[in-house]
Amino acid sequence: MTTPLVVLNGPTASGKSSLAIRLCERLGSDGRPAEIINADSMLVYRGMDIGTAKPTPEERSRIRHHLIDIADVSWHASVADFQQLARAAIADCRDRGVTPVLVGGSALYVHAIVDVFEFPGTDPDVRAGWESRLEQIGAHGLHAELRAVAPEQAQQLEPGNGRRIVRALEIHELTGGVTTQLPRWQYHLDDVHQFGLSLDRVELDRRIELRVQQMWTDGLVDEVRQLAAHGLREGITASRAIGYRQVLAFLDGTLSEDEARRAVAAATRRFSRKQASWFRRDPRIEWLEVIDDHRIVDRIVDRLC
RNA sequence: GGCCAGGUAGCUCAGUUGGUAGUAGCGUUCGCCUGAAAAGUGAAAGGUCGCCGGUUCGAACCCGGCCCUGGCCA
Repeated sequence: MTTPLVVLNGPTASGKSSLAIRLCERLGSDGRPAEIINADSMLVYRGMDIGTAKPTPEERSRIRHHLIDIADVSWHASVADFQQLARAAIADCRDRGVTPVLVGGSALYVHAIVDVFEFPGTDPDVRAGWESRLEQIGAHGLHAELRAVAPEQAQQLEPGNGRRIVRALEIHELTGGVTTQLPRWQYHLDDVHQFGLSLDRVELDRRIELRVQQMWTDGLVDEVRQLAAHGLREGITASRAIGYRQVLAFLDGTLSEDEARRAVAAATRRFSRKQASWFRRDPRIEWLEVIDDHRIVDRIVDRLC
């Protein structure tokens, strides 16, 4: 008798985290509350607290959270690693009769965890080779090279998209094959129930603005300064996180503090649009309008029974 | 009140010896993307060129008047 897997998605600042905690408290059985599996790419990094709006220690003492604070900022997170870790955490919950609640805004991560989704492998040297090639000849040149060995693959990728072209060439060199297309919606895990939080854009933008200001008063700049002393700049993923990238630019003198703050808000807004466009492609998500958290929790609990 | 600069896309601006505007940047919208995904990438929409009149075959551009903004002088 396995427990259901509840998935809770939605854009930043939609209130996923706090709602998830209430939900876990309601979903408990035999005195064991449900547990949260993080599906946000940046929450894995230790020390990145303010800028990621990480659940507080108090919240984390109420409900157990998996996959938060598991890595140093210098670690290069990747979807494939995350898929394994998250699936293991879900299995662990289920073995103990606990309901796992997968919460996050990284749609690709969720997709990779929940669905049939296989990665062809990677090799740092091969990758590095193509990356330096990219620097030499540029994305369009590299696209032409891809076209020569794998025309159908090249057609799928925009010629300016250097990053994806590098990856395609890496896979081709390693396997002789090509990247498969993004898989269809086909569950790899059992008994999955997906929910999404939806929110009026004007309201979402307002929340984002408030959240960014709050981050500043909470000391985001100091947080970034400290992390910079511990290798944040070398963390290829972590240094690109919204909030951190812009504050680093401020610390380097590229932006004024005010410019940095506004850039963070703008980037967050853009990001929320992107999240929405990812999630709305998934037809299995049941959307719940954010009006009253209690009602949403009730609704989800109803659905599971 | 006088002088100067300026009023062109939501914002910042480019523009042509006059031929009904720009591959512009940012923003917006919509896509694409399997080991960086809070990343990377593509496309589209959007303008009575401050207002009124004049010159001209033709005015965003030249002329006159008016309105508005900023600066300097009084």
